[in-house]
Amino acid sequence: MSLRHALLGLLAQEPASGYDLSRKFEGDLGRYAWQAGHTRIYPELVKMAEEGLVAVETTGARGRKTYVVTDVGRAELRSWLMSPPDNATVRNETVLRMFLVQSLEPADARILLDSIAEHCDAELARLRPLMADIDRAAGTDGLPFGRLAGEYGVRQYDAVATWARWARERLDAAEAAGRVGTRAVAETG
Amino acid sequence: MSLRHALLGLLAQEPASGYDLSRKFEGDLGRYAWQAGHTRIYPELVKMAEEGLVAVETTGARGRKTYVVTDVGRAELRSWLMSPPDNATVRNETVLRMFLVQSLEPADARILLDSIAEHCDAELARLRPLMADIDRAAGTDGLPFGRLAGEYGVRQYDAVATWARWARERLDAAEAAGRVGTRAVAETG
DNA sequence: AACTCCATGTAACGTGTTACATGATTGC
DNA sequence: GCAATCATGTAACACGTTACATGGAGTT
Repeated sequence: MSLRHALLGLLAQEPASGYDLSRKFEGDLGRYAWQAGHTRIYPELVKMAEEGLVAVETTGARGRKTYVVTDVGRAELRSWLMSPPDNATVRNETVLRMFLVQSLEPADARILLDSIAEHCDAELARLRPLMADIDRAAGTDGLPFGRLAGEYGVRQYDAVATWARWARERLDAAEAAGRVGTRAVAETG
Repeated sequence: MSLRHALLGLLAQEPASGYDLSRKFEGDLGRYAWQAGHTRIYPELVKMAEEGLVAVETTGARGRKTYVVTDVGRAELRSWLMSPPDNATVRNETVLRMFLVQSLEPADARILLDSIAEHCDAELARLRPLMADIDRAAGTDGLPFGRLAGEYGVRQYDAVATWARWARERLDAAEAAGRVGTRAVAETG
C-alpha cells in the first residue's frame, strides 16, 4: 500500500486535489520512485477519506476537491516511514535490462550500455542545474521539499552512468580475451 | 510485460523449470530489479509456451517441466532489450521513502537516514566480497552472468549510503540554521 | 512414520493501466 | 465559438500477492 503513503506524504507537505497529486507523479516522483495515474488516485483518496486519513478541505470550481491530511493520516505516514520492511517492493524495468544485458551479443550489449550512459548524462544535465538553482535560491542551510530527493536522483544517475561505462570496458576486455560468459541472443529470421 | 522478458532472459542463459526461475527471483534479481512469485511465473510460462516464445524441453521427476527459449523468444528478448521506452516502469518503495523523508520531523528523519545508510553498508558488506570472489575465480577478463548486475548493486548501494550521509548533514545544517523547509509529521495521541 | 524440500497449480484479492466518458473554465 | 486545460470519475483488463491445495522424493 505504498500509493496511499505517497499521497499522505504529498498532502502532508501541502493540501492538494486529486488532479494536483496526479501531476506530481508525472515529475521526478514518478520518474524514479512511484508511478500512479489519476484513475487510481481518485478512488484511493475516497477510500482514505472514508478511513479518516484525509479529509476534503474545500470544494472549489469545476468540482475541485482539496484534500488535507488528518492527524490519523500523519500518524500513519510517520509509522510507515519509520518502519521500513526487510523486503521493500522494487520493480525497475531499467535495472532489469541491466541484469539481462549479458544475454545480448557483445555488439548489442555495447550499444545498449552506451545508450544507458547517454540517457543518464541527459538526466544529469537536466537535474544538476535544477539543484544548483535551488541551492542558489535557498542557500546551503535551506532545505526546500524535494531537495534531498533531487540529490538522490543526481547521485543515482551518476552511479548508473559510471557503471555503464565500467560495464562496457569489462565487456570489451572479456571479448578481447575471447571469453564472454554469456549465451548470445542473436537476431533470427 | 516485463516479467515475460525477465523469464526469457533467464531462460536464454540456461534452461530451467518454473521452480528454478521462481528461486532466482528470491536472489539479487528480486532484491533490486523485479519481483515475482511462482504463482505468477507458472501461468506466464504456460502462456509463453502457447505463443511459441518458450518450449517444454523435458518432463522429469515430480512433474518437473524444463523450459527452453525458442528462436522467436530470443528475437523478442533482443527486440525488447534494444528498444528501452522513454518512461520505464519504476516502483521502488525505498526511493519513495527518500522522497518523503522531508515530511518527517528532523529527529525522525535523522533516524531514518541513519538506518538507510546502515542498511546499505550491510548490503555492501555482503555484495563486495561476492564480486571479489567472482573476479578471483574468473579473472578480470572473464565475465560470468550476473557480474555486471552485481556491480550495479554495489555502486547503487554505495551511492545511496553516501547520499544518506550527505542528506543528514544538510538536514543538520538546516536545523542549526533554524529553517527546515518541511511541515513535520509528529506522532499524535 | 514424520519432516523437509521439490514442484506444480487455482482462487480471491489488491493494485495499476488503458480506454472511455463527462463537463466546467480559461485564453485566443 | 473553439481549443486547451482543469477536474473528476467508471469499466475492463493486466499484473502481482496471499492463501489454499496437492502430491512426489529424499532424509532422519
